[in-house]
Amino acid sequence: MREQIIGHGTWYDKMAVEILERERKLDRSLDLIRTEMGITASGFPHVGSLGDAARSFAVTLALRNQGYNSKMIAFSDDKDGLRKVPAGIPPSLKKYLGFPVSSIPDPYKCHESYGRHMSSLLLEALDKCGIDYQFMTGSEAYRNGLFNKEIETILLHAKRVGEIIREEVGQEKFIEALPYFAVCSNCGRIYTTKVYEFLPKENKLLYSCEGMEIKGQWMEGCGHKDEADYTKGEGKLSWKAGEFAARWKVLDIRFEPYGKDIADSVRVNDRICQEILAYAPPIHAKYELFLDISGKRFSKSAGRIFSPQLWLRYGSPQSLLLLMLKRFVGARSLSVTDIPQYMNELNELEDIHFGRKTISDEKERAKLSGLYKYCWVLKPPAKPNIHVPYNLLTYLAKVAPKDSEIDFIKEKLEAYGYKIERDSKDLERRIEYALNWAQDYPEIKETTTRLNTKETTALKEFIQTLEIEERENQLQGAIFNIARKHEVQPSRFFQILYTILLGVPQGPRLGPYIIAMERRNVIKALKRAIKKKENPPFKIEP
RNA sequence: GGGCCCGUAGCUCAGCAAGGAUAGAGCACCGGGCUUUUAACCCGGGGGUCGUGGGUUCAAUUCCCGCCGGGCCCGCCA
Repeated sequence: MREQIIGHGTWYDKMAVEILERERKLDRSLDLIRTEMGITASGFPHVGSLGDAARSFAVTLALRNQGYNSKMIAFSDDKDGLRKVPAGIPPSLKKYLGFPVSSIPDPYKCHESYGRHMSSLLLEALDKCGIDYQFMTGSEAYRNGLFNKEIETILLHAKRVGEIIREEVGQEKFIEALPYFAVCSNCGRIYTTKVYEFLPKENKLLYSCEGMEIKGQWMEGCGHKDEADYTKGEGKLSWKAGEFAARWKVLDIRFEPYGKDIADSVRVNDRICQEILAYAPPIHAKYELFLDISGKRFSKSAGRIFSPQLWLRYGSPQSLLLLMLKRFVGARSLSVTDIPQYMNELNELEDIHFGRKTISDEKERAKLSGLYKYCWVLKPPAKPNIHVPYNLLTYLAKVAPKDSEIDFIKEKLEAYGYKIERDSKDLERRIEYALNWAQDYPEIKETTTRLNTKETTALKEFIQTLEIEERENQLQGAIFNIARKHEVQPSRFFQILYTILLGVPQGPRLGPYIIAMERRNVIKALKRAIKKKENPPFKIEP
């Protein structure tokens, strides 16, 4: 009854088998099995954008693992028009609304176009994760005439395409309209044009730049009338009405995952692909979108971008892949504060992979070990790394004295009994993540450090002690004595000191810490706190 | 109007897509250890009708159907 474990025991291995079975049934060549992922080039990539790549690539890896040649194509939709200037981009870009993002200059001036800038942000993250891909762009593909035949077929069967769309999603528009957007030769916009006639013998489309409503806003056209040659990339297919289908056929794509927001378009394109282009569309896998912590969909333009880069500031590439690969179904709420959890979970998977932690069910063990391997793009390290809980590292990072953070943390870890390798690059990277975390997320819960008279007096006396006492143990003892002398609970007094010095009500043993911080710095901080005692001295963020 | 997701410990969630043993974790709580207090760390403990009603099965948190509650996506473009 129990089947054999397939590949590494994960969903991706099973998907690979399904693909192979289907392709055999379709009698197609298995020499090269392509998967695809799409890159949005019209805005900043969000962590979720990486999910498409991670999942598609995991299937590619699974196929390779089963002995087949497989490649992933990363296709940038840079022929799409700019619909909205994202937050964080100079508003001067407004003049390019409606332009293909590949023909808008890069506002950061480091790439050949706005679209290339955006897509490169995602590619950079893919590279860090060890994902390999073949990069293609819509603008080049159209310019090189890659889709010529398919554009023609779709336009010749535009009526049928329109009917499919109506049947699938109830939209009537394409019964009349041709599914092609021409770039206006006068004003440069792509969404303002309406194609009203197709001249197949000349490979041309006649259009007029009339304007269009995008996201509730009317985008005015320039009124220009002209003809567009679709073999020269003077426009593009409508995404929904066959662009995917054309791509799948031309690039011979066998697998492509998609987010549920484009589910309708994928369904329509599957039919166009099969019925109009006579090509069996790729197998799909639908995944849910990430939600932000409030339960709303992450918005790419709302200015609260949770980018892959942000994740990689606090967590390893492997932890990012874990986020993407551990579960395929289900919407997940996501917040930066989840990163430590994924870092810890990766430690646990590593323990399972290296047999340090036993899992009784072999299938389960294989699956978790497999997940670990996929997080390492099937190139896992030869031996496990040191596992320090992330929260311990952030705690140490928070209290580490400036300029000697890494040494301080290593010393503390040794004192806590961790057998660390002093020159471990992996450990240093983990410490870097934690330091970034500690710097950006102070987790200040205590805002009321308002001091009463007794507490202020005690604090002043402690400052005097600090000026003369340089032995850590004596300082430690002095805290108690001074607190009791002024009828302040020692625990309360410690709390005050921690809040002032660290922003949190607890911390490391104070005596040694004060010495490490240098007494004069501590004195300054305490004096400032006394001055500011009327107001809560610490902000709450974030 | 069409489609999807979620509901598991006080809280946040994992486990479900290859059904299988006493259902797990973190936080919180209680007790202990270590530390010249706090914190951290370690050990132990309590705590769950797996939303609900059916079905399939030797076996359901897991698969199927209904219902209740919360939320999302699509219905213009992409």
